[in-house]
Amino acid sequence: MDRESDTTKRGLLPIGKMAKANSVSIGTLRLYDQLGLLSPAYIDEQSGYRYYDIRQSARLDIIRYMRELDMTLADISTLLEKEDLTLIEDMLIRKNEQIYSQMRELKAMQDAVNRTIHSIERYRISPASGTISLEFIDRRFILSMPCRDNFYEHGIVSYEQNIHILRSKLLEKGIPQLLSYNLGTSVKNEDFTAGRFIADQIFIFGDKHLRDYGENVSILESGMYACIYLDNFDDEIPFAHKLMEYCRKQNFQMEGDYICEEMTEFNFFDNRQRNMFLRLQVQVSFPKNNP
Amino acid sequence: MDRESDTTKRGLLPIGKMAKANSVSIGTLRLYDQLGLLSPAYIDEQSGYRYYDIRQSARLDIIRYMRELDMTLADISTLLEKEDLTLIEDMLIRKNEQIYSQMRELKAMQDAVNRTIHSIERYRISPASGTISLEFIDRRFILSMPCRDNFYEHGIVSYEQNIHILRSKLLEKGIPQLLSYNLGTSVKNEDFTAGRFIADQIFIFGDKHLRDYGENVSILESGMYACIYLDNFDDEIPFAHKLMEYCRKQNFQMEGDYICEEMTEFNFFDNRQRNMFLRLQVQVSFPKNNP
DNA sequence: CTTGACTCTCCAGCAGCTGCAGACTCTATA
DNA sequence: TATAGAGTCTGCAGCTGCTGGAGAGTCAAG
Repeated sequence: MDRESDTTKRGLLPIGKMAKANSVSIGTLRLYDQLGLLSPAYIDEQSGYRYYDIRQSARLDIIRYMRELDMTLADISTLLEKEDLTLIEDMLIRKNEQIYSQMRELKAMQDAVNRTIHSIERYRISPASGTISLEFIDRRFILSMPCRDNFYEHGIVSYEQNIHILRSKLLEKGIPQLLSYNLGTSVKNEDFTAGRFIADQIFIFGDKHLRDYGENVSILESGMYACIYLDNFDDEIPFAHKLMEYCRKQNFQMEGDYICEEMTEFNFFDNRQRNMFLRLQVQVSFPKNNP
Repeated sequence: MDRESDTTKRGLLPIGKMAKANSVSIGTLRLYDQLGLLSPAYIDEQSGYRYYDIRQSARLDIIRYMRELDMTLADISTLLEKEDLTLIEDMLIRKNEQIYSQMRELKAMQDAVNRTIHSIERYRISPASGTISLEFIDRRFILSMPCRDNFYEHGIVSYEQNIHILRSKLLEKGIPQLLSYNLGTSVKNEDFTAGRFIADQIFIFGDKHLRDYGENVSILESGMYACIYLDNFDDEIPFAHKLMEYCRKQNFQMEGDYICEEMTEFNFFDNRQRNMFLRLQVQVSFPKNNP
């Protein structure tokens, strides 16, 4: 009995050859058989050996193609069972849309990565804590939310809660990458100048693309800012007082709201505390000497 | 003993609160603890309850951020252990490149999907088997390879082998989506006109973008082609003879090589055979009547 | 002191494979 | 025709990053 010539004469391939011919693993072929996705053309009852018809490569092509489109084997299975070209076309059209949104996501990811890289660079050149400067800052876009409660009074827990709420709102808008955006908080000008630390707004800084995210986006116009740098959240208030003092001594007029900008925040290493590099700032103008 | 006030006084959160505050599942937090990625600030020895410091949210942010960049927990873990900002920056730069190539892949996928959709449309309006026509066909780009052996003589197995070799070559060049390209084969003009079916080249059809893939790309110039449609690979030779006959009767001069174009190939349904819609074709010219 | 909400550990499951162990089976050569 | 060496079989475990469940213990409020 020439069972072996039987199969070879008919041009059937054992599983290994079939696998090689299609650049697929043997395990994969066995799995597909098990799931009924691609049954061998012939199975030897004695040995249980699987033999494939080379023409089954075509079916395998499709399965691999659909897999490359990230479909599940279950979906592929039902689609192939239905035997309806229209369904397949529908699937492809849906796939197309899905790929679009994946590309958008990828783009967003890339932006996020670039922002983080940029933050690290900026961290590298950050001035020493306590440095005071007068800087021109270009216009910025912020996406803001009123603070729920005054974290200056209620402490870090309250601050984190505010962050959490902001994050949820951003998530709804499809901005999940909080880490890669710079956070900021503000105190109203009248409160600040009176020495009252009452948190007003909490927000993220972004570029012009932020405008795509609707109504809560506003603009901080460009201008001269008095700034002080520090690296610890706990020191904010004393440093803010230093800033105020500086403005008064220099006879600067504090114009806008007080802003605490979290320029970087890397907690790669210390898992207890937010490691920050902050820039406290307030826009100033320079009153002419009595004319 | 006021153990419970102990934890709350220190501002520690039980796992559920921590999970909610960060929009993460409890299970995830437990997993991170287990892997040493984020250990609770305090664990009650009696009860085993985990208590987190709200400030640990920062560390969690990073982990989630890196996860969104599709890093494995193991990679994140080693990166965080190293405590080296430069390594993190390197990682981000690599990530950036990776995202680029993912975008390219996605684009290729989309092209593939569109080509397949287009094929289905074309299949819908395909003429009946046996239809003969004279058509103007615009210039086409092909990426070709000489046939290893003559599948007209050695049959389907040899044909599939040729496909396999072509596929491997395409794969090297980064064109994995064979299914979505149209396949074609050619017979040299002198062989064809003499009635000898000797496979010459095997190739895929593409558009101008194919040129990006190097030296094996050539152009089929636009022109008038005599064509015959059919839907079964096995009928190729008799149909090709019909085509030849037609050209002779019409007194057309067969100019270029004979081409068998696999316009569509859907094996969604029959797992034994390639279901095809073929267009056999040869470029023709029209000799003037004796002047 | 009870009730109901939390939390603990441990285990199973997901998808699409890969890789093992231990037992057969094929094929080519001696 | 014996045998070596390659190929194949089944069945199970493992991978990743979670999710969900069972059964037991714990916490906070009334």
